[in-house]
Amino acid sequence: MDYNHRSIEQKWQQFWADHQTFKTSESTEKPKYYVLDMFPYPSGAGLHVGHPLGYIASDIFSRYKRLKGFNVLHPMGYDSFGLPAEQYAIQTGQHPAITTETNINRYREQLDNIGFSYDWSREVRTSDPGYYKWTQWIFMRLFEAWYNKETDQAESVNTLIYKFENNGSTGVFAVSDDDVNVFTAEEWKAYSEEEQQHELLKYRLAYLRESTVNWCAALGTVLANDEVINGVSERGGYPVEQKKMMQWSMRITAYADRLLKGLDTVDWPEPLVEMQRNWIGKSVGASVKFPVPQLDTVIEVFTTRVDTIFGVSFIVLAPEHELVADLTTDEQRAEVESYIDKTSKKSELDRMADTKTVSGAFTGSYAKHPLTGEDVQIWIADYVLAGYGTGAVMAVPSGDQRDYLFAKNFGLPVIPISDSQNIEEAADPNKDGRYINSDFINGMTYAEAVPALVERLENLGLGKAKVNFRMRDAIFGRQRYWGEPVPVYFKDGLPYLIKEEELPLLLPEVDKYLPTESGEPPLGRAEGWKYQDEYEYELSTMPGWAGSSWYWLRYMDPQNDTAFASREAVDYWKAVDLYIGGSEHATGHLLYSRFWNKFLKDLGYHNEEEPFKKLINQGMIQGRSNFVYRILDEEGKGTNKFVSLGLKDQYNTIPLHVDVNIVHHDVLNLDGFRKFRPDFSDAEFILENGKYICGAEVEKMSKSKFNVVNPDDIIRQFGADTLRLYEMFLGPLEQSKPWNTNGIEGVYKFLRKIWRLFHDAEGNFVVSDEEPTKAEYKALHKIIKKVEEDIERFSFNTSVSAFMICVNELTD
RNA sequence: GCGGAAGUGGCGUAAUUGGUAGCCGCACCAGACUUAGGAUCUGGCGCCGCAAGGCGUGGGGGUUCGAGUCCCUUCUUCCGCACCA
Repeated sequence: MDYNHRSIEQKWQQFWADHQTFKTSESTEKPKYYVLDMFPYPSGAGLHVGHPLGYIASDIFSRYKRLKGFNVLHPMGYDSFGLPAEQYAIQTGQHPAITTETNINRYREQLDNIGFSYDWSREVRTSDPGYYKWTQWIFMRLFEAWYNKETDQAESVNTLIYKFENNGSTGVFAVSDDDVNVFTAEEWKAYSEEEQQHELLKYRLAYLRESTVNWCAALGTVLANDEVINGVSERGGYPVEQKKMMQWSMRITAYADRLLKGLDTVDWPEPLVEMQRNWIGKSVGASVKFPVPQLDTVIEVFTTRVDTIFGVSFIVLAPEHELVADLTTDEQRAEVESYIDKTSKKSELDRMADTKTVSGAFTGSYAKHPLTGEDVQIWIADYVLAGYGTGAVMAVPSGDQRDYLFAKNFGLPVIPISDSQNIEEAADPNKDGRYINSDFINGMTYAEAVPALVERLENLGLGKAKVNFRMRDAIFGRQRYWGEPVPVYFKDGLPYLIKEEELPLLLPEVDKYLPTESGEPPLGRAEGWKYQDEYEYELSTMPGWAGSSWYWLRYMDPQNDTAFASREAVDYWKAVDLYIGGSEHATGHLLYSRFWNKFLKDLGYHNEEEPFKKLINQGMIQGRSNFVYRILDEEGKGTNKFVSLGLKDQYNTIPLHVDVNIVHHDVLNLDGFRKFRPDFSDAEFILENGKYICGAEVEKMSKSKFNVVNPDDIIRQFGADTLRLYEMFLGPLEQSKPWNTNGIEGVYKFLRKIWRLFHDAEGNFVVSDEEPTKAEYKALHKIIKKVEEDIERFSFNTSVSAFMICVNELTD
């Protein structure tokens, strides 16, 4: 008898299931602790050995916290709406719900094998109507809310309507579209229902507006910016074009400041915090208007250096700027159009590679400098981005290097504006000196000049202090089937919410999962799907991140049918104490979740400003591919011979991926190879030292590279405890590293050694009642201290090593 | 270009506070046992050198009694952002 991982693990997993060992309740005197994993999308490929890395760490921590006397909430669920299931449905006609169910069952089986201590009675699935009822409910709250800047929080639109009815639009400080109307209370009351609703839409946190979207014709859907990579869709790599469309959006920009401030209060990895800061991209400056008399309009620019305004020698617009066509004079038209044409053909990659080339075109028109009244040339250039700020900049060649190069290249004036500037060779952006050539700010310092200028501009009505954010509102609609229906119908072209008691608005059946012939989303195919048999429902569905933006709250009270979670549950569990997941969600899920969390707090549904107190990014586990080297003949054709790694340079060879599961310590199992590739069943091998040595390379873990290692296989051979221990032993949790099954024996041997410490030769459990020796006590307490310290600082790898040393000492 | 992380034996790594660099594991080498095995146990294992000894944490410089750790500089790799006005 020896260490039998199979019977041990089966026994205890059964015991946990029978006794509901990990079921959690709120009725306890113990302090609470909430440990959360980022729930997976149940893909058809199942789990590979990289997926559970973070789950193992969080499971260890959960068990540790329970032993420390905490009431630990440690749940798991599935982010089960998503494109792959829909793609599969399009290809096979299989309903995505069925595929999803199958995949979830497979995931569950694999997760169970690993022996996690989840409270499965709290499982959630975002595609479950009982769950998405509340996703829709939150959407309704967002639709019915506006952001009041005075109170710095979201409020019901009723408070806004009240203001409109009593004082009109004066005194309303809201985060909203810039083109809101100005009206009195009387005017408001005189508005038609349609006009009122139209105006309110400009304030709602979930709102409809025409936006330029990333339209992917091949997928028949709109993609978020973060789902488009180098001009093609992240999934599938299909081309993506810019298209104007009525779209649901989320006014996340209302929360920009609070999202930024909150980052100082959370215990998150610094790189992640930095990424969110960059994404939000706050810059403090001023907006300045340059009048264009001949068009009776103004060009608005945003600048962080309003102090340099007297150094402005020209204005640059993005080629896509809406005024470009009107500004272009007939003489310049050909040049401008050809430049726009050239820009639009440039791929993002080209623009990246081309940061040094200066290019642009003069529109032929002039704007008036707001303070000097002088004429300023208006140019277009692709270094100005349509999507940032106003899509226009005031160019100050003496203070900005890109403007400097542009001016030198096109022979435009460079005006020094400070007595401390050196602009012989390059622009000098320093703020240290005193201003020159700058009218009424001459002689002032930077600190004196900025308020003086802002005041002057405000008095002229040509500028104001402004904070600009890089972050834009999030587009919320998707032209897809497999997502939450938006609980909205249309009457006279305006959106209205369905009644709360009509939730959930169930996803209707359709004959096909493709867009309709007229280009409507798949929901347009649902027969007789009309609100009160009369009004069109919204046909787009919610994006993937909708369901995942509040799921940690649902775990607190997952079966509740009258609220997303009961007040008691929410007040008890509060926020997630430890959240473990990948850093790829830095600017998606983690930002949207913080947004929804703050919103629900504003409406008084809970008291937590931040949802995730502490966060850890586990590293990604890459694959380690193995290669065999096929010898080529003189014509470069593959032969039937394969040469071992060390001898391959003597031949002309081509590397072929070989299944890592038939390679052991880089030595190829020849019989295994013949079975793996029956087409090479009569292959010949040139060996070194009697072995065929494979080459190895680190790549993404994927089926096509034959480097996928399935946890089930490892567990069958070595057991879940070995797998868990080995994943932790592999290196620091946060670090990315390739999976390499070589070395797992060391961990397995260690577990066997422990087992043998407490079992006799027949396999009977034997412990003695003898008083332990001093040395034994010392080893015991040393390891208790060490393991505790290591777990507290998430240094699991050193913890495993320490345990091995301890056991070595005891067996010596 | 900007921001971040990281470079330590053949490999994964350790060194928690500036204090014996390389713990633990893999691989490898030698030995024991032997029903010859991809089992188990014992010992060795940074590099050069027979040794004494010397060198050694990407390179160069510095602070310090003392540097893998701190500072400057430089190179490389990975991640994030993309001309941010």
